[in-house]
Amino acid sequence: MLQKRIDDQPSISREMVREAQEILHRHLKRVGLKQTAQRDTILCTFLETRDHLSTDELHRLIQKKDAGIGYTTVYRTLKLLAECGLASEVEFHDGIARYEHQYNRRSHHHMVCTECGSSVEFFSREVQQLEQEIGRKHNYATTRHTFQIYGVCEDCRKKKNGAEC
Amino acid sequence: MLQKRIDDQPSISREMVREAQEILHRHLKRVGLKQTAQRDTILCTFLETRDHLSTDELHRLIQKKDAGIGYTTVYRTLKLLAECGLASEVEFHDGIARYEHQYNRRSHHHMVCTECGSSVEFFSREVQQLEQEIGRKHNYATTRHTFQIYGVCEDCRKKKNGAEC
DNA sequence: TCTATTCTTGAAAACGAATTTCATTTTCAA
DNA sequence: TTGAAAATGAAATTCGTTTTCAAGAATAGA
Repeated sequence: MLQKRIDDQPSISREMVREAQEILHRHLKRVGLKQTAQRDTILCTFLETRDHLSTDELHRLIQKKDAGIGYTTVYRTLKLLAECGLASEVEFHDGIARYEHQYNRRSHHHMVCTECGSSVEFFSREVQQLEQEIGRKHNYATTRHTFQIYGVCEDCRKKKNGAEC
Repeated sequence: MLQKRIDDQPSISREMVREAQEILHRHLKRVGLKQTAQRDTILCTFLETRDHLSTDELHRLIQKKDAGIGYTTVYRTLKLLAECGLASEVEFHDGIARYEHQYNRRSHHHMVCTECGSSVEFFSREVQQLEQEIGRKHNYATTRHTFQIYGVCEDCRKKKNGAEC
């Protein structure tokens, strides 16, 4: 599936991985959990990705590195990563939970093609401001927001038109 | 669950119900389906509501009017209503599909309290414009968007602070 | 180092909402 | 009125998510 990404970094550096690992380890210590090889493997594999992965997709990737790591562990580790801010859930409203790593990337949103499922990322300062503004107005302490645009991409429109002629 | 709504109309009028019914009937004819008492009952009950209802919640309401109408029929009718624009899905990301009727109401968005689940509606012209703008920029024919803000409402913050002291 | 305690793991089971199946009933056009 | 097509609703199925549980590590204290 095509996924256009605009990156602040061409690829994740070794230092970033180390830094992320430290964040995870600190978080584990804080909540009284243990540091394990599986958790590190999952974090590293996750950081190497560039997409919006479902638990299942990440599990498949990890299986290539270490076939012994089970789905449940990936599932649980993704939750841990989300807890300490290393992963964040992306919601495409197709009933599947997806995660992406926010490492060194600006906050962004997605526009999803409802035909082929491909997505484009975009940035919008306005949306961030809107969250603040609306929250203040109604006395909510806002924590986050979701914003997705749905439509049909250029390729799919071309294919459709071709089929109809 | 508290749900603050800003309405264009104090309540749905008889004419509106009739109009909605006509829209449904026309839609049924168009797609070769039949008009039934159940579908009319479901539509009417749905129009009387003022909230964001799950299939289950609407089913319960309908049971009070006609205990013979099953969950499946409500489920299927809601899909029909969505097809002809009488209902639209609201996504609060809690794994439950909710619908609201858009009858005579301006396009709006929701801010949801992550503690108690209550919601506030708000309007924002900017978000509509943003959909157009971003679509044009990346050559998507946009059809819709979702935008929700999550946070903690005033009441829940008060309760929380009280508990901690 | 040994040991007790706690946490981790992953397979399997449970869960829950959405969706489909199917036998029966109802609608509607001829 | 009648028969083909659609509707109905209870039950079953699906499918991603989440929990359970028994066995296997990690860690702190003796």
